[in-house]
Amino acid sequence: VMILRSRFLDARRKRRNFSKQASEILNEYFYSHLSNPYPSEEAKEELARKCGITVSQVSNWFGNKRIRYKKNIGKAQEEANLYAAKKAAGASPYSMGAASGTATPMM
Amino acid sequence: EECLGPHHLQAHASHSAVPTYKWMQVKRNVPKPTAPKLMIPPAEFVNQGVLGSPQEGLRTPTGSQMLSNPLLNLNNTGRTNFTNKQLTELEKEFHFNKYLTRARRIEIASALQLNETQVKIWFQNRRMKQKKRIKEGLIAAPDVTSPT
DNA sequence: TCCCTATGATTGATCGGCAT
DNA sequence: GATGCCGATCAATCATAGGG
Repeated sequence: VMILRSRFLDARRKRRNFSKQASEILNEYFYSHLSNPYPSEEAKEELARKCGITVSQVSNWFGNKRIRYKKNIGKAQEEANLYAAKKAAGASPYSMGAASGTATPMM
Repeated sequence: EECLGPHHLQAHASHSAVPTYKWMQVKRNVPKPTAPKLMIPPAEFVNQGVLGSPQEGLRTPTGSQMLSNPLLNLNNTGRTNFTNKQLTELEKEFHFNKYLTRARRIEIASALQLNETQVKIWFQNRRMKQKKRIKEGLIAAPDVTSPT
């Protein structure tokens, strides 16, 4: 009881979900770079600014996203197609080509 | 960046879309699944004295099951669950020295019943954590005795 | 309110690269 | 050639937020 993990120093307990808009920006980047979803330090800073979060949070987000995507490619693919469609439809209220120019997904 | 490096996008393109890229197949050599069911030899073998017995308060995360190795407190995945005692001592040492000498590392490892590698890795991770915190301005103490 | 899934953060350990 | 450190990442887990 007394030794119960020093759970009183974990920032995890005060977690807050990112805004819907921030998640949208991150997902758009992720799926538009699905061949290599590893943003550079500069790209992370750019995303952090646009999302209003810290670079570390961006790193955490991508780390979690990559692992969870792998753990369930089936479901993740649906989301991938969703974003692919959005992109094709030009429905991108957020994402702007500022991070790495016109980010080229693949060859 | 971009897609120039060794990122052979050897996509498996199945039906609709969303191919499988290299990063999706990356597998890491995760530690041993379960601890090597080791017997419990001489009981009182766990006490070098310097820092007391490390396995005092087991940090059982989900309060799952116990350990099987008297020296390594591993969980099912093979990842070591450091005890609060061990973490406390490591933090104390870190506060004193950010880097360990071979000799000191051996002392710590022995006293806390950890491998030299585990102690080494802990310090490396701890230094990175420190750097990250400073970067985010959550702490101060750059402490570089050499002003402008 | 209870239950279950989604998700951000933490952390022991691994990977590639570089220095000694 | 071996060993330590760094920076990034992985992988499992924790603890809470959110939806039904």
